Amino acid sequence: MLQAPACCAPMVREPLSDQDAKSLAGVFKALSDPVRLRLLSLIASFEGGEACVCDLTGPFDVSQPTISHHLRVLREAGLIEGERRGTWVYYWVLPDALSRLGTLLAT
Amino acid sequence: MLQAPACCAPMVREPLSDQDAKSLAGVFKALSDPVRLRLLSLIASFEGGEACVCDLTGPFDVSQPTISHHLRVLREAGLIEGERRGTWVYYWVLPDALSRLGTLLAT
DNA sequence: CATCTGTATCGATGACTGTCAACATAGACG
DNA sequence: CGTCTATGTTGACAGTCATCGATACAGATG
Repeated sequence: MLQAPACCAPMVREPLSDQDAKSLAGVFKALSDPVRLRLLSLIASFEGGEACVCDLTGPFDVSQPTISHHLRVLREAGLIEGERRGTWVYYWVLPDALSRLGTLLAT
Repeated sequence: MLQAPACCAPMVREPLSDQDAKSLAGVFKALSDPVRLRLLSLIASFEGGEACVCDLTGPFDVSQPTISHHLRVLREAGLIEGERRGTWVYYWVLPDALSRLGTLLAT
């Protein structure tokens, strides 16, 4: 369920299409939770730009399944990607997704 | 219930504080609905940068109370402002709020 | 004042979401 | 194979949200 590109031009320039609004809203919904925002920020701030789940469960007051759930939401929104390497699963941020949002919000 | 500034530095640089994450999540939640995104975009695209509610109810398939509700959410998130002028109520986008978000998402 | 139009609020309802405990799966290592 | 650790999935539950119809409020106009 990868989110659409949520395209290009600043949304204050011309009215968003219905489809763009819908896919964009999906991405913003993924960003609308404090835990997910901190996860995203934490992953991006890690050295090498990636972190394993074991690094991500400690800083939060929620259970490991909840972290796993939030990581899945971020992944399905196209904001992060992850893969298993041996014992651990690593996640990293997809910078293009963030910068596209930045462009869209630009005034 | 004006949202906090949701400050300054790109969130991929250093981990968000718990408080910043919470207030930021509130703003993104306001953006996480297709109708609200289109409202925001529509208001900003209007000539003069403002629109009265009567301009905003037509383009949507939802009732007038629902539009009113969404406008309130956007206003409480600090994304738009509005005032009554005689018969009609006009709303406009607060550009700083959007550009701050843009900065925060920058990579 | 009476009425009409534009906008906001209220109360209800169905859908969605964040969270957890319990369980399942995957790889490592003996 | 058996077991241990790391991570994901499932099912349930409480809280939140988008939406509507009904109603209230505000200003204009007769």
